[in-house]
Formats: sequence, C-alpha cells, structure tokens
Amino acid sequence: MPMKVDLRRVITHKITESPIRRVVYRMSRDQRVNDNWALIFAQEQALLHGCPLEVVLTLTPSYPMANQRHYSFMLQGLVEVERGLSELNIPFRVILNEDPTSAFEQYVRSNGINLIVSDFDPLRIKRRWISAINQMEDIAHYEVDAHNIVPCHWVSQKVEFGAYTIRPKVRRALEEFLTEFPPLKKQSCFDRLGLQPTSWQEVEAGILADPSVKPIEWLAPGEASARQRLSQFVEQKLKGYSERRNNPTLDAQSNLSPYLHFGQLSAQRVAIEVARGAATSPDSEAFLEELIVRRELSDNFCYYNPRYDSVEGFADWAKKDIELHRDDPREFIYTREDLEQALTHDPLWNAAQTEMATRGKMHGYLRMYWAKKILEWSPTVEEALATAIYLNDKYSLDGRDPNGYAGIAWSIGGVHDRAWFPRPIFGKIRYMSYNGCLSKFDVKAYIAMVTAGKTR
DNA sequence: ATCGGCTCGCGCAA
DNA sequence: TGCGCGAAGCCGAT
Repeated sequence: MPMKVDLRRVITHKITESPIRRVVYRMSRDQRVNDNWALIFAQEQALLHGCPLEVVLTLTPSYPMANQRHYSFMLQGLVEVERGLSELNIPFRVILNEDPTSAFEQYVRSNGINLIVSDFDPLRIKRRWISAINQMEDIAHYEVDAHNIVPCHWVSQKVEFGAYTIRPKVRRALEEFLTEFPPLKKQSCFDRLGLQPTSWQEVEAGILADPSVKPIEWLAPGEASARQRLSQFVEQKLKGYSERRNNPTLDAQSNLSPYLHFGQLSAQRVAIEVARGAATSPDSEAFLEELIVRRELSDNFCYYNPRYDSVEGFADWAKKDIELHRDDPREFIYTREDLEQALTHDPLWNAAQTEMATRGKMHGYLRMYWAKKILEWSPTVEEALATAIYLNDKYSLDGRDPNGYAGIAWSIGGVHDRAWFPRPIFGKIRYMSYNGCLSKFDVKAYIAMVTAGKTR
C-alpha cells in the first residue's frame, strides 16, 4: 500500500524496536480535523500497526500573554475538532496543566503509548516540546509539517536572505506538494480507548486568561466558518485583490489569518480553492505570493534563526546601522503605555493601534507603518522591538505567529529587505511616512472607519 | 504624474 | 568577478 503522506513532509526523530501499541497525535499548531497531514500520518501509522489512534492537546492555564480573546477563539475551534474526531471514532483529550511537557509525558507513559506524532512549528517553545519528547525512552516520534504547503525543513536548510531566494525553491516544489488530501477513515478499534467527552466548562474554568482583552465578535471561529470565509473570499474578493489589498479603507483582505494561525484552516486548502476558483491572474498571483511564499519565508526565518524576536536576529547590515544611529535624537518618544493606549500625535497610527486593540486584527499595509513608527518613537531599537511584539502578541488574533515575528523584523530590522537611502534613527532600514500613506489611500476615511468601529 | 537616485548583498552567469 | 535585482519607499526634480 503506498503511503498517503509524502515522507519529505515528515521528520523521523526516533524509532523504536518495540511493537507499536498505541498512537497519539499531539495536536498543537494545526487544530483541525480536515486537511491535516499530521492527523493523516498518525492514522496511517495506527492502521499500519493495527493499533488505536487518539488526539491529545495540552493547554497551559497561564500561557504567557494569552487572554480571553485568544482562548475564546481557540476553544470554540477545539469544540468543533472534538465533534469532528468523534464522528471518526477518534478520541480527543485535552490536558490542562501548568507543565505541559511533564503532563504529556505522564499521559503517554501511563497509557502505554509508544508512537507520537507532533505537528511542526518553528517557534522556540515548540522546539523545546519536540526535544523533550525525543528524550523519552523507547518511543517512536515523528514530526509532520501540516502547516506549510512545501515542508519548511525540506524546502531550505538555511536562513533565506529574502523572498527572491526562497521563491524559486518553493515554486519548483509546489507542483509536487500542492495536492488534494486523502480522506480520513472511520476508526474501528477505538473501543479499546473509549470516547470520553471533554468537559469544556472545566477547561474554561481552569484557564487563567486575562479578561481585559475581550473576544471579538466579527469573525466566527472554527473549521466550518473558516471554509465559509474562504469561499466567500474566492467568490467575492479575489477579483481586484492585487489593486485593492493595500487600501485599508476597502474590505479587500481575506481575513483568513486568524484561522491559519490557529490551524483551523489549512493553507494548502486555501491554495487549492484559489487555484480552482480562478484562472491565473495578477489577483491570484498576488494572493498566493502572500499565502505561500511569504508564509514559508516566515517559518524559514523562525526555524533557522532562533533569535527571531530579538535584535540579534536582524539583518547584519541593519544591525551596524542601528549602532550608528543609536544616539540620534528622537522627535517623539512614547512609553509602551502611551502606545498601548493609542496616545500618540499621529491619528493614523492611533487608528491602526485602535483597530488592532478592539478588533484583534490590523490591516496588512498598516502593520508595516505601525511597526516602523514604534522604532521612530522609542528610546532604543530593543525597546521598540519588544513593544511591537508585545502589542501584536497581546491584541492580534494571529499574534505569537512566525508571520508576526518576521513582519516586525522586516519593519524594524531590515530582515528580508534591502538597504535604502540612510536617514536618522532608521539608518538604511526602509522608512515609511505619513505623507506616503496620504498619497496611497484616504487616511481620513480610514480613521473615521476605525472610530465608528466599521473596519473590516 | 513619473522618474531617478539612494543602498546592500545574494545568486548566478561567465 | 561582475551584474541584476529585490514586499509594499522617500524625496526632489521635471
């Protein structure tokens, strides 16, 4: 029987000589039942060894910076995951523990599990989970990139310098990796495990999420809503996307990034639908460039550069310039609190910050302007970087994501960008100005939309 | 409205 | 070794 999952998508960390008794997919980055290569691979292994499969997800009650906005979106998605898995007779368990590594190990040990499938995530915290599992004795461990279309570890083995260096590698590989997903099978040997429904009330009660950042109302969580948004985007918004996407007064963006971040939607599914919905056009090209090349580049940046969220991770030429301009006078200096409260002299920046704080999302074009101004108005580049990451991780639904770290490093640290005409504070890091925004879109209209709570 | 200069370094052709 | 060119720019000249 041919394997369903391309083995180039799989990192084999450990194998065991012992017969496989029980298989677990530790779901983390890819919180969905459909279109999930890690789940497909785990089921394939279970069938191969004739043993049962279950899905386990660990939650940390006081995960750093996580608040009600994030937990609400995630937990509603997970309720749907459990329902979908139960239709396939696949048990789903949530382990709520302050120390997810030990709690997961204990669960594995006490239940005789000896094959673990992890989903791929380039961020440090997840790399530590992976190493911890690799320390366990007599366990088979596989890691599957279920998030990218072309697997991150396979497409490149080094830090890529820019989009232009990774683009040809990704494009060349797309033909082989952009395939339809095989269906999951209904599990027959689950009765040895039994389906125990999660008490979601208990989970919610056990989580100590910051209640000051409220859940958002305008985007419904979960796989089904994600698929609805996707069809709506392909049918209604793809046409004209390349012209309209950088104008924050238009409702031109896909708004799929929260779903992609929590893994409620697969980028591969998005690409399949976009390719199916329209012939190749500047619109689909522009969208797929963002969806595929830029996302693959962000994962590459974080995976091969563990300093992705500090100044040491910046481009070498930019680091030199930062030292050169460290003592440049700043015309405006704001504290983190000023910025968080959107209390600057710049009404456009305040509006962008307010949009993020209230709606959990900032328009893609303004994210760059927003981050660059934080550099311009902070006493040091280190503080600017920390503040930009703090605010994005706290308020954006798609915070704590490689895209966010790469985007901020692009804005503040020249990562994946080129040098430009030097100027104070920024050195040769690309500058963006209020006047530039004036010439590109109706700034007043955008501010009015945010004030009225009507941005999309 | 459009254009050129600004600037760095990778990747590839030679 | 030389050369082309790059996520979203800026600014001043024409």
